[in-house]
Amino acid sequence: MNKKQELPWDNPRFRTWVAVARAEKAIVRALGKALEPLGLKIAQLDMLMNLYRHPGQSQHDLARRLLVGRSNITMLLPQLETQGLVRRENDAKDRRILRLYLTPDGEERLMEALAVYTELIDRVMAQSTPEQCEAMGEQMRKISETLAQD
Amino acid sequence: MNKKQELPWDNPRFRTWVAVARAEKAIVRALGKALEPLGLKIAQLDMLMNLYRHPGQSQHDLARRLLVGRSNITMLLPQLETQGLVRRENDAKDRRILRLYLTPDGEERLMEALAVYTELIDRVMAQSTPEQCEAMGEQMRKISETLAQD
DNA sequence: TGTTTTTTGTTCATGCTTGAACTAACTTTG
DNA sequence: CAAAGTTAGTTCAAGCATGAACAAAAAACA
Repeated sequence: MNKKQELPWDNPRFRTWVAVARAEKAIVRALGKALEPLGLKIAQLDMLMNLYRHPGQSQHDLARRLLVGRSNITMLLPQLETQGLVRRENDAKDRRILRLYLTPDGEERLMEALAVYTELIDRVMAQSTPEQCEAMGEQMRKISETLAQD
Repeated sequence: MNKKQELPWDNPRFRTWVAVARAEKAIVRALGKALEPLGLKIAQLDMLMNLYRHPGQSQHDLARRLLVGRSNITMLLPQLETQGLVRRENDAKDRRILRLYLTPDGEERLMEALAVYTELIDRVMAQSTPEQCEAMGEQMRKISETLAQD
């Protein structure tokens, strides 16, 4: 056993993680700024994206997919509803469930935002080849899997 | 020009970004839980790490290194000070500046936390070879550089 | 020297996220 | 059918991060 443990800044994996965290933070910042003119926050865009792919899902499902608490959905939905981007509909069978749908306006706004989003991502990742990107994505998914077993 | 723009879920770079964001979130969650027994939050640990590597730096410098606002430092420092982990000292030349130092207790707690931290990072990245890790870190640093030019 | 300008740290109001407690509605089980 | 348990969504208080406005100190400049 070492008297002085190995310090993390000498650990390649740790240094990689620091780089990941910093890049993620930078992208989130840049994306937030880029979405401002569209009147959307990142969390709102995440919701719109999910509703586009899974129309009619419940708030509970949405929360699970976004990895946030259910109360978060409750707090954020009214913002999208008053902007007329999302519609809530009672389920016929189960009166507890509210099913969520994108309105035509919501879909339109989503497409505008996605153009901004992908432009940014393409730009910041332009230095990596598609193969490098793919490899990176694969490693990241492995990490998520490792942590999925709480 | 396409009638319907390319949707991001078909874009390899975008899918990679989603994987990065999800993995980052998962790690942050896991790390938060892992640090709980030590009585430290992630933001606090980040501060301790920075103070270990740059003793005597000002709050302004610390904020810049951590990529947070100066007010954030002001709000979080008292928690570390009352725990006796950090010491604030007036600068002799410039009376505006408060220089920050780790106390012996702070250093000890930092080492405990780093053990937990590196154990977690090593575990979740165990599936990737050192070469893959290094390549990923390099790509991430390029992204940060790209965005550093605000 | 005296007057701006800049810099450091703090305060404050705002917004986001969380988790616990709660209500209403559905399901299971006896 | 009734009681107990589970699930969906809401409310609320707390913690954290942010940016704007501010006070004090230092630097720049005339």
